[in-house]
Amino acid sequence: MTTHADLERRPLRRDAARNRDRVLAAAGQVFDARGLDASVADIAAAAGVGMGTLYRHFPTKEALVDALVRDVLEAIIKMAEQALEQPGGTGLEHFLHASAAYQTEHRGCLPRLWSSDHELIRSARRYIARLLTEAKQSGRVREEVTSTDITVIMWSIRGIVEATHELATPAWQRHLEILLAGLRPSAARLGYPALRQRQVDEILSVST
Amino acid sequence: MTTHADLERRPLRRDAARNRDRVLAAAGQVFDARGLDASVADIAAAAGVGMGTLYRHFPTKEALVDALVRDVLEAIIKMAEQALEQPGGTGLEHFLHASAAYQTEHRGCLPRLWSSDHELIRSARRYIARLLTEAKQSGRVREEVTSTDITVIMWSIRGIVEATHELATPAWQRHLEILLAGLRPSAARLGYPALRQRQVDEILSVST
Amino acid sequence: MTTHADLERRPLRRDAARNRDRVLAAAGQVFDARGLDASVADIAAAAGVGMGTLYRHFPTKEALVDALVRDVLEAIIKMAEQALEQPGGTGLEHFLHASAAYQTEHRGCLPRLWSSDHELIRSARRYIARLLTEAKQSGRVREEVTSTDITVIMWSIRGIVEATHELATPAWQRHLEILLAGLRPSAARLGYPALRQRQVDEILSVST
Amino acid sequence: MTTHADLERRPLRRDAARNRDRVLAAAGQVFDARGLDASVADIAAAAGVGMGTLYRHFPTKEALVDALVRDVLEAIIKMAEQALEQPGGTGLEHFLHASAAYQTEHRGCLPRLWSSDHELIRSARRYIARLLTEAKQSGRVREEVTSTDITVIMWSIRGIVEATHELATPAWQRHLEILLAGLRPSAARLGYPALRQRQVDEILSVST
DNA sequence: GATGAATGAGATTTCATTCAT
DNA sequence: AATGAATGAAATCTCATTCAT
Repeated sequence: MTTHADLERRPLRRDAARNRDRVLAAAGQVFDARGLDASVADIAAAAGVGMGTLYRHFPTKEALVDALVRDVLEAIIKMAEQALEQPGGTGLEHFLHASAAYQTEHRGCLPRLWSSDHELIRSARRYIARLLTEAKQSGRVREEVTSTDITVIMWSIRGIVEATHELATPAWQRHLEILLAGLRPSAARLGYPALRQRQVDEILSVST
Repeated sequence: MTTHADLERRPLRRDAARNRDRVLAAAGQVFDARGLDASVADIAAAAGVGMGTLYRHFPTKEALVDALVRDVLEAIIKMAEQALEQPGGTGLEHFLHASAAYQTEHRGCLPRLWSSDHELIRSARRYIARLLTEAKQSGRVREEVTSTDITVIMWSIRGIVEATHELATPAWQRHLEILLAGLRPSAARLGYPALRQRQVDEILSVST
Repeated sequence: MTTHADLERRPLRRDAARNRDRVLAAAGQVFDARGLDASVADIAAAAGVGMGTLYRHFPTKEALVDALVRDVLEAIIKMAEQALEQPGGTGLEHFLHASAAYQTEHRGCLPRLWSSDHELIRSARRYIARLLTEAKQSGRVREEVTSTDITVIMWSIRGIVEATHELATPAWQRHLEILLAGLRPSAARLGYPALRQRQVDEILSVST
Repeated sequence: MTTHADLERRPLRRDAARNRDRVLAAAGQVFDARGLDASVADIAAAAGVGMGTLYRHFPTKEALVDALVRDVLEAIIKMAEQALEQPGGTGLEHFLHASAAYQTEHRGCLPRLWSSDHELIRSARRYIARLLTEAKQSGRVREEVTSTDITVIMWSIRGIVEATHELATPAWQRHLEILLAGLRPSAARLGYPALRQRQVDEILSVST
């Protein structure tokens, strides 16, 4: 019999799990192709399941998008983790490249990527702070750069990815190089202050 | 009956022109506040005109958005024009700041800003090319930078503006400083090639 | 031009008013025939209008039912008003018969009749109190009867109307006679206290 | 007690019977709390069984409601049976009170109480007829009252119970007193004829 | 020319019922 | 026999667009 405790986080039955994954994959593809305005019915059809199945797993269209966002964020966190193993303080650079590349593969949910799921974003932030510290210690990034500067860089990449997803040649690579050049130690100090972390939090908590 | 040819030529009656402007202003405000999903009816109400009037001036919701985009692009072109008068090759920098600032004021149509209206964009490009040339001649930007790099920069700014429009302190200012620092002459060459102009055109012609 | 003041309660255009009435009439018929679970689409079809038209007039299915309830309550109030003109303290009896008869003609919304629209119900109550006073003064109803007793009588009639609407012969007429006999002056006092007005209000304010 | 199970012939296994009872109890509670529109899934969850189990015992949501109605009717019959033991012809009055009280405890299925299950209702009628006869013989109820009058009274009580179930003080007690007063012997004869038994049967056979 | 009511095709979401595990 | 995931047909409601007034 089913005790109540089981209900909290029961592992999905195998077929149910397969359907959940199918729906998520279909949603990714459909959103990539037609944007977030694509209809839920189309996603269900693409996944080869009924509407009811989709809604059993994701009680809301929003929940479906959130799940995609969560997947992307988790992948990004994993990239940050792996980037920490890069030698010579190059982890940050590797991370920015890798996460931008990943976003081009999952651009469907980008419009919501930075406006939800605070928990994971906070988790990512800790890795980024460490990557930044190492980059500074290795002299690859100037001291005055803050981790909010990196956050803003990630926000900025979305615009490029969305504008250029049709191109074979990724446009963000060169752009990132310019940015990194701008982060290198330099005699010229930055004139404007960095965002304070609190301001970033504020933005994320007032998600659209 | 009004033939289509007439519309091209005949100037709008004064009250008609006023209505057109009202609708456009209302659309700007409503899209700024509630995003492009805001309903046409809300815009008509905000403008204080009937739906019929709105549709007389803009035969489609899309047409309305295009008109807003056009306004922004025209404003950007004007800024580029004025930036040419800046001394010492600083025009490009002034222009980027000014256009970013302007976008925060008109963020409603940003999602479509770079995916339509090729004509004006091409016009803007010519100014930007001249601004870039001057910046290079003054030694403020390194030689290898192309005008497609500037295009990409403008794309990138959208992400920041959309993520941070709620903040009093603009986040793009410092970001732009970092970018400009990255554009300055430097011993380290960029590794990735710039987008070719043809690639940019390709993107713009396949508007969403 | 339309000033804002006009918007408050602009009279409907003639065709719009006709459509509103059609929808209301169709809703009455459909609910009468198939109960409140009948679909809004069926009502729109029965009214010969599109869904959008229906929803322009009644932004919610609930609003549609409320409008029907309101109509019934207004009719009931009018009956109470007219009953005051009956001579010899018989107004209350006439009113109870008339309102029961009217309910059988509009049984579609009965399930919600006594669970909404407090304003009109309060208004009805004032007339009922006067009818009761007159009935007592004429010796047709015993002194200890309160107007909440009459309220409860009206609640009770719903069950009969709903159970017997298919019959040609109304069943509530004889039942009402028995009730009225029970209200006549008598040596035997009632043992249970009447509901207090506050309790009735409580019920109406916690509408389903 | 499950007389219904016998119909199939084979007695239910003990655990199956327990599940059936659980479902029925859960249905009662859920319908009481949220009305007949509550979902079958909620009932299954409240019962702690799967949907399949629920549907094994009750092939339809309707069948579930019917079973609840049947339980109530059986309880009412039992009350009638016991009321026959009351002295002095007071059985009818005791019965009406008791059955009204019981209905307030099981109001979930009231909307269907008098529109199904002819068999049990006919059985109840026989007891009621005897209660009525005794009441008349004791002079507590006037001769002209018929058992269909009592049926109508029971229908009428539903409206009160449904309107007042939130109140601590039951409202139907005083109402029943008024009704009983109306049934007492009196010089004034009733003007309208009672429903004929055939009419009542007609209603019950055309269940919604 | 202006108005805003009407349209009706979807969009999201729910739920009674079935069926694979 | 029991479970609960899957189904898919509604149901309610929205909104870009048209058209009668």
